Amino acid sequence: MPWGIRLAALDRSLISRLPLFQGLTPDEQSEILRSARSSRYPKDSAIFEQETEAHSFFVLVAGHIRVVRTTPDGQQVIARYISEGEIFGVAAALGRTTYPASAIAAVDCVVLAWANALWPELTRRFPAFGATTYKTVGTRLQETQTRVVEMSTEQVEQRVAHALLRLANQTGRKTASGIEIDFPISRQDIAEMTGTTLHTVSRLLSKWEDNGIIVSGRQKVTVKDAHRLVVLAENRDKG
Amino acid sequence: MPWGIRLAALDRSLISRLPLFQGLTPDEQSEILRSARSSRYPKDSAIFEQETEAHSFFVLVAGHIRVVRTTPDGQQVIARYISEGEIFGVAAALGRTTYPASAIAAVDCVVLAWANALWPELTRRFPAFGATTYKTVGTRLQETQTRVVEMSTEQVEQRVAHALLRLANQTGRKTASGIEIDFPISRQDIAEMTGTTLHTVSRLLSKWEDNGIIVSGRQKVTVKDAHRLVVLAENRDKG
DNA sequence: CGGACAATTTGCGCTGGCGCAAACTCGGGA
DNA sequence: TCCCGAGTTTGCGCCAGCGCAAATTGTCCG
Repeated sequence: MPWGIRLAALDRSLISRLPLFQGLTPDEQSEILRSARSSRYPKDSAIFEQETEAHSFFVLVAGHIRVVRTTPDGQQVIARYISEGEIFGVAAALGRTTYPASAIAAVDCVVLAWANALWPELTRRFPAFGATTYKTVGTRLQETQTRVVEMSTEQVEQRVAHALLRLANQTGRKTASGIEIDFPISRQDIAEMTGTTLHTVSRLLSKWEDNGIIVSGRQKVTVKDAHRLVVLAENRDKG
Repeated sequence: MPWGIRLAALDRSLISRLPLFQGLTPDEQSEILRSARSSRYPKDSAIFEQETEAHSFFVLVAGHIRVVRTTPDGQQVIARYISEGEIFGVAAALGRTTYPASAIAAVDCVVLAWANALWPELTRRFPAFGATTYKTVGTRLQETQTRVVEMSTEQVEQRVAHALLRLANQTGRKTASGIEIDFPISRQDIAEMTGTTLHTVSRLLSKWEDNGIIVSGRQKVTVKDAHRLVVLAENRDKG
Protein backbone atom coordinates (compact mmCIF):
# COMPACT_ATOMS: atom_id res chain seq x y z
CA MET A 1 0.00 0.00 0.00
CA PRO A 2 1.26 3.44 -0.85
CA TRP A 3 1.18 5.92 1.93
CA GLY A 4 -0.49 8.00 -0.72
CA ILE A 5 -0.22 11.73 -0.46
CA ARG A 6 -1.30 14.40 -2.83
CA LEU A 7 1.73 16.59 -2.66
CA ALA A 8 0.73 20.15 -1.96
CA ALA A 9 2.72 21.58 -4.82
CA LEU A 10 4.27 19.30 -7.39
CA ASP A 11 7.38 20.96 -8.60
CA ARG A 12 7.74 21.18 -12.34
CA SER A 13 11.44 20.50 -11.93
CA LEU A 14 10.42 16.97 -10.98
CA ILE A 15 9.61 16.21 -14.57
CA SER A 16 11.13 18.92 -16.70
CA ARG A 17 14.37 16.98 -17.03
CA LEU A 18 12.65 13.77 -18.14
CA PRO A 19 12.84 12.82 -21.83
CA LEU A 20 9.12 12.18 -21.77
CA PHE A 21 8.43 15.85 -21.17
CA GLN A 22 11.00 17.30 -23.47
CA GLY A 23 9.54 19.36 -26.24
CA LEU A 24 6.86 20.75 -23.96
CA THR A 25 6.84 24.31 -22.73
CA PRO A 26 7.12 24.97 -18.99
CA ASP A 27 3.45 25.93 -18.94
CA GLU A 28 2.46 22.69 -20.61
CA GLN A 29 4.60 20.72 -18.21
CA SER A 30 2.91 22.41 -15.29
CA GLU A 31 -0.48 21.70 -16.72
CA ILE A 32 0.22 18.03 -17.25
CA LEU A 33 1.56 17.86 -13.75
CA ARG A 34 -1.60 19.37 -12.35
CA SER A 35 -3.63 16.42 -13.54
CA ALA A 36 -1.24 13.95 -11.96
CA ARG A 37 -1.42 12.34 -8.59
CA SER A 38 1.78 11.65 -6.70
CA SER A 39 2.32 8.69 -4.39
CA ARG A 40 5.08 7.01 -2.48
CA TYR A 41 5.40 3.26 -2.44
CA PRO A 42 7.57 1.52 0.13
CA LYS A 43 9.99 -1.21 -0.93
CA ASP A 44 8.25 -4.43 -1.96
CA SER A 45 4.81 -2.88 -2.31
CA ALA A 46 2.83 -3.16 -5.54
CA ILE A 47 2.08 -0.12 -7.69
CA PHE A 48 -0.36 -2.30 -9.61
CA GLU A 49 -1.08 -6.00 -9.88
CA GLN A 50 -1.29 -8.34 -12.82
CA GLU A 51 -4.79 -8.96 -14.22
CA THR A 52 -6.37 -6.11 -12.29
CA GLU A 53 -8.32 -3.36 -13.96
CA ALA A 54 -5.95 -0.78 -15.44
CA HIS A 55 -7.05 2.60 -14.12
CA SER A 56 -3.90 4.69 -14.50
CA PHE A 57 -0.57 5.04 -16.19
CA PHE A 58 2.55 6.12 -14.36
CA VAL A 59 5.90 7.83 -14.42
CA LEU A 60 8.59 6.78 -12.00
CA VAL A 61 10.06 9.88 -10.40
CA ALA A 62 12.41 8.17 -7.96
CA GLY A 63 13.36 4.58 -7.22
CA HIS A 64 13.39 1.34 -9.15
CA ILE A 65 10.50 -0.89 -10.12
CA ARG A 66 10.41 -4.57 -10.97
CA VAL A 67 7.79 -5.67 -13.51
CA VAL A 68 6.84 -9.26 -12.81
CA ARG A 69 4.66 -11.80 -14.55
CA THR A 70 3.37 -14.71 -12.52
CA THR A 71 2.28 -17.97 -14.12
CA PRO A 72 -0.91 -19.80 -13.10
CA ASP A 73 1.22 -22.18 -11.05
CA GLY A 74 3.00 -19.39 -9.22
CA GLN A 75 6.31 -19.15 -11.00
CA GLN A 76 7.57 -15.62 -11.50
CA VAL A 77 9.39 -14.06 -14.42
CA ILE A 78 10.82 -10.55 -14.30
CA ALA A 79 9.73 -8.77 -17.47
CA ARG A 80 11.92 -5.73 -16.91
CA TYR A 81 13.13 -3.11 -14.46
CA ILE A 82 11.85 0.45 -14.66
CA SER A 83 14.31 3.24 -13.94
CA GLU A 84 13.80 6.84 -12.91
CA GLY A 85 12.03 8.92 -15.49
CA GLU A 86 10.43 6.05 -17.35
CA ILE A 87 6.74 5.76 -18.12
CA PHE A 88 5.10 2.46 -17.24
CA GLY A 89 1.74 0.77 -16.88
CA VAL A 90 0.66 2.16 -20.25
CA ALA A 91 -2.01 -0.49 -20.79
CA ALA A 92 -4.45 2.25 -21.74
CA ALA A 93 -2.32 3.49 -24.62
CA LEU A 94 -2.30 -0.03 -26.01
CA GLY A 95 -5.99 -0.69 -25.72
CA ARG A 96 -5.81 -3.10 -22.81
CA THR A 97 -8.15 -2.99 -19.88
CA THR A 98 -6.03 -4.91 -17.39
CA TYR A 99 -2.34 -4.83 -16.51
CA PRO A 100 -0.47 -7.76 -18.02
CA ALA A 101 2.04 -7.85 -15.15
CA SER A 102 2.58 -6.56 -11.63
CA ALA A 103 4.80 -3.59 -10.80
CA ILE A 104 6.67 -3.94 -7.52
CA ALA A 105 8.80 -1.27 -5.87
CA ALA A 106 12.35 -2.63 -5.69
CA VAL A 107 13.18 0.22 -3.32
CA ASP A 108 11.07 3.03 -1.88
CA CYS A 109 9.61 4.83 -4.88
CA VAL A 110 7.92 8.06 -5.85
CA VAL A 111 5.45 7.76 -8.68
CA LEU A 112 3.21 10.07 -10.65
CA ALA A 113 -0.08 8.65 -11.84
CA TRP A 114 -2.65 9.82 -14.36
CA ALA A 115 -6.11 8.38 -14.82
CA ASN A 116 -6.40 6.47 -18.08
CA ALA A 117 -9.31 8.69 -19.03
CA LEU A 118 -6.81 11.52 -19.47
CA TRP A 119 -4.76 9.64 -22.05
CA PRO A 120 -6.73 10.62 -25.16
CA GLU A 121 -6.77 14.27 -24.24
CA LEU A 122 -3.11 14.37 -23.28
CA THR A 123 -1.99 12.78 -26.53
CA ARG A 124 -4.27 15.01 -28.54
CA ARG A 125 -3.03 18.18 -26.96
CA PHE A 126 0.59 17.13 -26.61
CA PRO A 127 1.45 14.90 -29.56
CA ALA A 128 5.10 14.74 -28.53
CA PHE A 129 4.01 13.11 -25.31
CA GLY A 130 2.26 10.30 -27.17
CA ALA A 131 5.08 9.91 -29.66
CA THR A 132 7.65 9.53 -26.90
CA THR A 133 5.49 6.99 -25.13
CA TYR A 134 5.05 4.91 -28.28
CA LYS A 135 8.73 5.12 -28.93
CA THR A 136 9.30 3.68 -25.47
CA VAL A 137 6.82 0.92 -26.21
CA GLY A 138 8.64 0.18 -29.44
CA THR A 139 11.93 -0.07 -27.62
CA ARG A 140 10.43 -2.44 -25.09
CA LEU A 141 8.92 -4.64 -27.76
CA GLN A 142 12.27 -4.87 -29.43
CA GLU A 143 14.05 -5.58 -26.15
CA THR A 144 11.57 -8.29 -25.32
CA GLN A 145 12.11 -9.87 -28.71
CA THR A 146 15.83 -9.68 -28.17
CA ARG A 147 15.29 -11.59 -24.99
CA VAL A 148 13.39 -14.29 -26.86
CA VAL A 149 16.28 -14.54 -29.29
CA GLU A 150 18.76 -14.81 -26.43
CA MET A 151 16.75 -17.49 -24.71
CA SER A 152 16.53 -19.39 -27.98
CA THR A 153 20.15 -19.22 -28.99
CA GLU A 154 22.36 -18.64 -25.96
CA GLN A 155 23.64 -20.71 -23.09
CA VAL A 156 22.75 -19.78 -19.54
CA GLU A 157 26.17 -18.27 -18.88
CA GLN A 158 25.85 -15.90 -21.82
CA ARG A 159 22.33 -14.89 -20.84
CA VAL A 160 23.32 -14.06 -17.29
CA ALA A 161 26.31 -12.10 -18.53
CA HIS A 162 24.06 -10.15 -20.90
CA ALA A 163 21.58 -9.46 -18.14
CA LEU A 164 24.26 -8.12 -15.81
CA LEU A 165 25.70 -5.92 -18.52
CA ARG A 166 22.27 -4.52 -19.29
CA LEU A 167 21.62 -3.78 -15.63
CA ALA A 168 25.02 -2.18 -15.27
CA ASN A 169 24.42 0.01 -18.31
CA GLN A 170 20.89 1.03 -17.45
CA THR A 171 21.07 1.43 -13.71
CA GLY A 172 24.75 1.12 -12.87
CA ARG A 173 26.38 3.53 -10.47
CA LYS A 174 30.10 4.09 -10.75
CA THR A 175 31.97 3.31 -7.56
CA ALA A 176 35.61 2.95 -6.63
CA SER A 177 35.50 -0.79 -7.24
CA GLY A 178 33.46 -0.81 -10.44
CA ILE A 179 29.91 -0.37 -11.69
CA GLU A 180 27.41 -1.24 -9.00
CA ILE A 181 23.80 -2.09 -9.71
CA ASP A 182 22.13 0.50 -7.55
CA PHE A 183 19.17 -1.41 -6.19
CA PRO A 184 18.98 -4.65 -4.22
CA ILE A 185 18.95 -7.63 -6.56
CA SER A 186 19.10 -11.25 -5.45
CA ARG A 187 20.38 -14.35 -7.22
CA GLN A 188 16.75 -15.37 -7.47
CA ASP A 189 15.92 -12.10 -9.25
CA ILE A 190 18.69 -12.64 -11.77
CA ALA A 191 17.45 -16.19 -12.29
CA GLU A 192 13.95 -14.89 -13.01
CA MET A 193 15.36 -12.47 -15.57
CA THR A 194 17.31 -15.12 -17.44
CA GLY A 195 15.23 -18.26 -17.23
CA THR A 196 17.45 -20.27 -14.96
CA THR A 197 17.68 -21.16 -11.26
CA LEU A 198 19.18 -19.24 -8.37
CA HIS A 199 21.64 -22.11 -7.89
CA THR A 200 23.06 -21.77 -11.35
CA VAL A 201 23.26 -17.98 -11.00
CA SER A 202 25.07 -18.38 -7.69
CA ARG A 203 27.57 -20.77 -9.22
CA LEU A 204 28.23 -18.41 -12.13
CA LEU A 205 28.65 -15.35 -9.92
CA SER A 206 30.99 -17.28 -7.62
CA LYS A 207 33.11 -18.27 -10.57
CA TRP A 208 33.17 -14.74 -11.94
CA GLU A 209 34.10 -13.39 -8.53
CA ASP A 210 37.01 -15.84 -8.36
CA ASN A 211 38.09 -14.57 -11.75
CA GLY A 212 37.91 -10.95 -10.63
CA ILE A 213 35.19 -10.03 -13.12
CA ILE A 214 32.69 -8.98 -10.46
CA VAL A 215 32.37 -8.54 -6.75
CA SER A 216 29.08 -9.40 -5.16
CA GLY A 217 27.35 -9.58 -1.85
CA ARG A 218 23.93 -10.06 -0.47
CA GLN A 219 21.54 -8.55 -3.01
CA LYS A 220 24.39 -6.64 -4.53
CA VAL A 221 26.51 -7.01 -7.64
CA THR A 222 29.36 -4.81 -8.84
CA VAL A 223 30.83 -5.30 -12.27
CA LYS A 224 34.58 -4.79 -12.10
CA ASP A 225 35.64 -5.90 -15.55
CA ALA A 226 32.86 -5.19 -18.01
CA HIS A 227 35.08 -6.04 -20.92
CA ARG A 228 35.61 -9.62 -19.87
CA LEU A 229 31.91 -9.92 -19.15
CA VAL A 230 31.22 -8.84 -22.72
CA VAL A 231 33.54 -11.56 -23.94
CA LEU A 232 31.60 -14.12 -21.93
CA ALA A 233 28.29 -12.73 -23.19
CA GLU A 234 29.29 -12.95 -26.82
CA ASN A 235 31.14 -16.20 -26.58
CA ARG A 236 30.36 -17.99 -29.82
CA ASP A 237 30.29 -21.60 -28.68
CA LYS A 238 27.38 -22.58 -30.81
CA GLY A 239 28.03 -20.87 -34.11
CA MET B 1 11.76 -9.59 -55.22
CA PRO B 2 8.15 -8.62 -55.61
CA TRP B 3 6.87 -8.63 -59.13
CA GLY B 4 5.60 -5.26 -58.06
CA ILE B 5 2.51 -3.97 -59.76
CA ARG B 6 0.50 -0.91 -59.06
CA LEU B 7 -2.96 -2.35 -59.36
CA ALA B 8 -5.05 -0.23 -61.64
CA ALA B 9 -7.98 0.02 -59.29
CA LEU B 10 -7.68 -1.13 -55.72
CA ASP B 11 -11.03 -2.36 -54.62
CA ARG B 12 -12.26 -1.00 -51.34
CA SER B 13 -13.72 -4.41 -50.58
CA LEU B 14 -10.14 -5.56 -50.18
CA ILE B 15 -9.90 -3.77 -46.89
CA SER B 16 -13.40 -2.92 -45.77
CA ARG B 17 -13.73 -6.21 -43.94
CA LEU B 18 -10.46 -5.80 -42.02
CA PRO B 19 -10.66 -4.84 -38.34
CA LEU B 20 -8.05 -2.17 -38.98
CA PHE B 21 -10.47 -0.26 -41.18
CA GLN B 22 -13.59 -0.73 -39.16
CA GLY B 23 -15.04 2.49 -37.92
CA LEU B 24 -14.12 4.30 -41.09
CA THR B 25 -16.66 5.39 -43.66
CA PRO B 26 -16.49 3.91 -47.16
CA ASP B 27 -15.18 7.23 -48.42
CA GLU B 28 -12.45 7.28 -45.84
CA GLN B 29 -11.53 3.72 -46.69
CA SER B 30 -11.26 4.60 -50.33
CA GLU B 31 -9.13 7.58 -49.54
CA ILE B 32 -6.71 5.62 -47.40
CA LEU B 33 -6.53 3.03 -50.11
CA ARG B 34 -5.64 5.64 -52.68
CA SER B 35 -2.44 6.45 -50.88
CA ALA B 36 -1.44 2.80 -50.71
CA ARG B 37 0.73 0.84 -53.06
CA SER B 38 -0.08 -2.79 -53.71
CA SER B 39 2.48 -5.48 -54.43
CA ARG B 40 2.70 -9.20 -54.82
CA TYR B 41 5.51 -11.14 -53.22
CA PRO B 42 6.23 -14.69 -54.28
CA LYS B 43 6.82 -17.39 -51.68
CA ASP B 44 10.14 -16.98 -49.83
CA SER B 45 10.74 -13.40 -50.95
CA ALA B 46 11.35 -10.63 -48.44
CA ILE B 47 8.87 -7.79 -47.95
CA PHE B 48 11.55 -6.03 -45.91
CA GLU B 49 14.83 -6.99 -44.32
CA GLN B 50 16.15 -6.64 -40.82
CA GLU B 51 18.27 -3.55 -40.13
CA THR B 52 17.34 -1.84 -43.37
CA GLU B 53 15.86 1.63 -43.45
CA ALA B 54 12.15 1.49 -42.67
CA HIS B 55 10.36 3.29 -45.48
CA SER B 56 6.84 1.88 -45.28
CA PHE B 57 4.31 0.09 -43.16
CA PHE B 58 2.12 -2.69 -44.51
CA VAL B 59 -1.12 -4.58 -44.41
CA LEU B 60 -1.24 -8.19 -45.49
CA VAL B 61 -4.18 -8.64 -47.85
CA ALA B 62 -3.57 -12.27 -48.75
CA GLY B 63 -1.08 -14.91 -47.72
CA HIS B 64 1.05 -15.58 -44.67
CA ILE B 65 4.23 -13.87 -43.57
CA ARG B 66 7.02 -15.06 -41.34
CA VAL B 67 8.79 -12.41 -39.22
CA VAL B 68 12.35 -13.53 -38.59
CA ARG B 69 15.20 -12.20 -36.52
CA THR B 70 18.69 -13.30 -37.41
CA THR B 71 21.55 -13.21 -34.91
CA PRO B 72 25.02 -11.90 -35.79
CA ASP B 73 26.20 -15.49 -36.13
CA GLY B 74 23.40 -16.42 -38.49
CA GLN B 75 20.94 -18.23 -36.27
CA GLN B 76 17.31 -17.47 -36.98
CA VAL B 77 14.39 -17.02 -34.64
CA ILE B 78 10.81 -16.65 -35.84
CA ALA B 79 9.28 -13.71 -34.02
CA ARG B 80 5.75 -14.35 -35.28
CA TYR B 81 3.55 -15.15 -38.23
CA ILE B 82 1.38 -12.48 -39.81
CA SER B 83 -2.07 -13.49 -41.02
CA GLU B 84 -4.42 -11.92 -43.53
CA GLY B 85 -5.67 -8.54 -42.49
CA GLU B 86 -2.89 -7.75 -40.05
CA ILE B 87 -0.78 -4.63 -40.09
CA PHE B 88 2.97 -5.15 -39.90
CA GLY B 89 6.26 -3.36 -40.29
CA VAL B 90 5.01 -0.49 -38.12
CA ALA B 91 8.49 0.67 -37.16
CA ALA B 92 7.45 4.22 -38.00
CA ALA B 93 4.64 4.25 -35.47
CA LEU B 94 7.12 3.24 -32.81
CA GLY B 95 9.77 5.78 -33.63
CA ARG B 96 12.25 3.37 -35.16
CA THR B 97 14.13 4.09 -38.33
CA THR B 98 15.04 0.51 -39.25
CA TYR B 99 13.11 -2.74 -39.24
CA PRO B 100 14.05 -4.92 -36.27
CA ALA B 101 13.37 -8.13 -38.21
CA SER B 102 12.84 -9.44 -41.72
CA ALA B 103 9.42 -10.23 -43.16
CA ILE B 104 9.37 -13.23 -45.49
CA ALA B 105 6.44 -14.42 -47.56
CA ALA B 106 5.58 -17.94 -46.35
CA VAL B 107 3.38 -18.31 -49.42
CA ASP B 108 2.64 -15.98 -52.33
CA CYS B 109 1.35 -12.79 -50.76
CA VAL B 110 -0.50 -9.62 -51.60
CA VAL B 111 0.49 -6.62 -49.55
CA LEU B 112 -0.55 -3.00 -49.26
CA ALA B 113 2.15 -0.51 -48.38
CA TRP B 114 2.09 3.09 -47.22
CA ALA B 115 5.08 5.40 -47.02
CA ASN B 116 6.01 6.14 -43.42
CA ALA B 117 5.66 9.81 -44.15
CA LEU B 118 1.90 9.27 -44.36
CA TRP B 119 1.67 7.88 -40.84
CA PRO B 120 1.28 11.15 -38.94
CA GLU B 121 -1.41 12.40 -41.27
CA LEU B 122 -3.31 9.14 -41.32
CA THR B 123 -3.43 8.88 -37.54
CA ARG B 124 -4.35 12.52 -37.20
CA ARG B 125 -7.23 12.27 -39.63
CA PHE B 126 -8.34 8.76 -38.66
CA PRO B 127 -7.73 8.31 -34.94
CA ALA B 128 -9.38 4.89 -34.95
CA PHE B 129 -6.74 3.72 -37.37
CA GLY B 130 -3.95 4.66 -34.98
CA ALA B 131 -5.78 3.25 -31.97
CA THR B 132 -6.28 -0.10 -33.66
CA THR B 133 -2.65 -0.22 -34.68
CA TYR B 134 -1.46 0.50 -31.16
CA LYS B 135 -3.82 -2.08 -29.81
CA THR B 136 -2.21 -4.60 -32.15
CA VAL B 137 1.21 -3.52 -30.93
CA GLY B 138 0.04 -3.99 -27.35
CA THR B 139 -1.18 -7.47 -28.12
CA ARG B 140 2.12 -8.36 -29.72
CA LEU B 141 4.12 -7.02 -26.81
CA GLN B 142 2.06 -9.12 -24.47
CA GLU B 143 2.37 -12.20 -26.68
CA THR B 144 6.11 -11.74 -26.86
CA GLN B 145 6.29 -11.50 -23.09
CA THR B 146 4.19 -14.61 -22.81
CA ARG B 147 6.75 -16.31 -24.96
CA VAL B 148 9.54 -15.22 -22.62
CA VAL B 149 7.57 -16.64 -19.73
CA GLU B 150 7.05 -19.92 -21.58
CA MET B 151 10.70 -20.20 -22.45
CA SER B 152 11.60 -19.53 -18.84
CA THR B 153 9.20 -21.92 -17.20
CA GLU B 154 8.19 -24.67 -19.62
CA GLN B 155 9.79 -27.78 -21.02
CA VAL B 156 10.33 -28.11 -24.74
CA GLU B 157 7.36 -30.43 -25.16
CA GLN B 158 4.98 -27.92 -23.61
CA ARG B 159 6.37 -25.07 -25.68
CA VAL B 160 5.96 -26.95 -28.93
CA ALA B 161 2.43 -27.94 -27.95
CA HIS B 162 1.61 -24.32 -27.16
CA ALA B 163 3.07 -23.16 -30.45
CA LEU B 164 1.02 -25.66 -32.44
CA LEU B 165 -2.16 -24.72 -30.61
CA ARG B 166 -1.52 -21.05 -31.29
CA LEU B 167 -0.94 -21.70 -34.97
CA ALA B 168 -4.04 -23.85 -35.16
CA ASN B 169 -6.14 -21.14 -33.53
CA GLN B 170 -4.78 -18.24 -35.50
CA THR B 171 -4.35 -19.74 -38.92
CA GLY B 172 -5.98 -23.14 -38.71
CA ARG B 173 -8.28 -24.37 -41.43
CA LYS B 174 -10.89 -26.95 -40.56
CA THR B 175 -10.61 -30.11 -42.63
CA ALA B 176 -12.14 -33.53 -42.47
CA SER B 177 -9.23 -34.86 -40.43
CA GLY B 178 -8.78 -31.93 -38.07
CA ILE B 179 -7.42 -28.40 -37.96
CA GLU B 180 -4.73 -27.91 -40.55
CA ILE B 181 -2.18 -25.12 -40.41
CA ASP B 182 -2.83 -23.55 -43.76
CA PHE B 183 0.65 -22.61 -44.87
CA PRO B 184 3.79 -24.69 -45.31
CA ILE B 185 5.65 -25.01 -42.04
CA SER B 186 8.70 -27.17 -41.52
CA ARG B 187 10.06 -28.86 -38.41
CA GLN B 188 12.85 -26.32 -38.59
CA ASP B 189 10.31 -23.47 -38.53
CA ILE B 190 8.63 -24.88 -35.46
CA ALA B 191 12.04 -25.26 -33.82
CA GLU B 192 12.80 -21.61 -34.53
CA MET B 193 9.52 -20.59 -32.92
CA THR B 194 10.13 -22.55 -29.74
CA GLY B 195 13.85 -22.37 -29.13
CA THR B 196 14.70 -25.97 -29.82
CA THR B 197 16.11 -28.06 -32.68
CA LEU B 198 14.39 -29.59 -35.67
CA HIS B 199 15.41 -33.01 -34.37
CA THR B 200 13.59 -32.58 -31.11
CA VAL B 201 10.53 -31.21 -32.91
CA SER B 202 10.57 -34.17 -35.27
CA ARG B 203 10.72 -36.61 -32.38
CA LEU B 204 7.82 -34.90 -30.61
CA LEU B 205 5.64 -34.78 -33.72
CA SER B 206 6.40 -38.44 -34.43
CA LYS B 207 5.34 -39.36 -30.93
CA TRP B 208 2.18 -37.29 -31.14
CA GLU B 209 1.35 -38.81 -34.48
CA ASP B 210 1.73 -42.30 -32.96
CA ASN B 211 -0.66 -41.19 -30.23
CA GLY B 212 -3.20 -39.90 -32.75
CA ILE B 213 -2.97 -36.32 -31.53
CA ILE B 214 -1.82 -34.96 -34.88
CA VAL B 215 -1.17 -36.03 -38.42
CA SER B 216 1.71 -34.44 -40.23
CA GLY B 217 3.54 -34.51 -43.49
CA ARG B 218 6.14 -32.57 -45.32
CA GLN B 219 5.74 -28.94 -44.20
CA LYS B 220 2.28 -29.74 -42.98
CA VAL B 221 0.69 -30.31 -39.60
CA THR B 222 -2.92 -31.11 -38.79
CA VAL B 223 -4.13 -31.09 -35.21
CA LYS B 224 -6.59 -33.94 -34.71
CA ASP B 225 -7.08 -33.85 -30.97
CA ALA B 226 -6.64 -30.30 -29.74
CA HIS B 227 -7.84 -31.25 -26.30
CA ARG B 228 -5.06 -33.70 -25.66
CA LEU B 229 -2.59 -31.18 -27.02
CA VAL B 230 -3.85 -28.68 -24.46
CA VAL B 231 -3.25 -31.24 -21.74
CA LEU B 232 0.32 -31.66 -22.93
CA ALA B 233 0.80 -27.90 -23.14
CA GLU B 234 -0.40 -27.30 -19.61
CA ASN B 235 1.23 -30.32 -18.10
CA ARG B 236 2.36 -29.19 -14.67
CA ASP B 237 5.52 -31.20 -14.25
CA LYS B 238 7.45 -28.49 -12.54
CA GLY B 239 4.91 -26.93 -10.24
C1' DC C 1 23.91 -8.62 21.92
C1' DG C 2 21.57 -12.74 20.46
C1' DG C 3 18.23 -15.06 17.80
C1' DA C 4 15.94 -15.96 13.67
C1' DC C 5 15.27 -15.72 9.11
C1' DA C 6 16.54 -14.72 4.46
C1' DA C 7 19.98 -15.16 1.11
C1' DT C 8 23.75 -17.58 -0.60
C1' DT C 9 26.96 -21.35 -1.45
C1' DT C 10 28.24 -25.84 -2.70
C1' DG C 11 28.17 -30.96 -3.43
C1' DC C 12 26.07 -34.73 -5.89
C1' DG C 13 23.50 -37.36 -9.11
C1' DC C 14 20.51 -37.37 -12.81
C1' DT C 15 18.26 -36.38 -17.25
C1' DG C 16 16.08 -33.60 -20.97
C1' DG C 17 17.37 -32.31 -24.94
C1' DC C 18 21.27 -31.34 -27.97
C1' DG C 19 25.00 -32.50 -31.44
C1' DC C 20 26.37 -35.63 -34.76
C1' DA C 21 25.57 -38.84 -38.27
C1' DA C 22 23.23 -41.57 -41.40
C1' DA C 23 19.28 -43.29 -43.64
C1' DC C 24 15.08 -42.37 -45.69
C1' DT C 25 11.17 -40.16 -48.31
C1' DC C 26 8.51 -37.13 -50.58
C1' DG C 27 7.61 -33.80 -54.38
C1' DG C 28 8.75 -31.25 -58.23
C1' DG C 29 11.33 -30.29 -62.35
C1' DA C 30 13.79 -31.95 -66.61
C1' DT D 1 9.15 -41.18 -65.68
C1' DC D 2 13.25 -40.71 -63.21
C1' DC D 3 16.32 -38.09 -60.55
C1' DC D 4 17.72 -34.75 -57.21
C1' DG D 5 17.53 -32.13 -53.29
C1' DA D 6 15.11 -30.50 -49.44
C1' DG D 7 12.82 -32.06 -45.60
C1' DT D 8 12.34 -35.63 -42.17
C1' DT D 9 13.29 -39.50 -39.14
C1' DT D 10 15.89 -42.00 -35.91
C1' DG D 11 19.87 -43.93 -33.21
C1' DC D 12 23.48 -42.91 -30.04
C1' DG D 13 26.33 -40.66 -26.70
C1' DC D 14 27.06 -36.83 -23.97
C1' DC D 15 26.80 -32.82 -20.93
C1' DA D 16 24.85 -28.30 -19.31
C1' DG D 17 22.13 -27.23 -16.04
C1' DC D 18 18.48 -28.71 -12.92
C1' DG D 19 16.56 -30.76 -8.53
C1' DC D 20 17.56 -31.88 -4.00
C1' DA D 21 19.77 -31.23 0.23
C1' DA D 22 22.57 -29.31 3.65
C1' DA D 23 25.78 -26.11 5.37
C1' DT D 24 27.02 -21.27 5.83
C1' DT D 25 26.76 -16.38 6.13
C1' DG D 26 24.76 -11.89 6.56
C1' DT D 27 21.30 -8.71 8.46
C1' DC D 28 17.66 -6.98 10.72
C1' DC D 29 14.98 -6.70 14.86
C1' DG D 30 13.84 -7.15 19.49
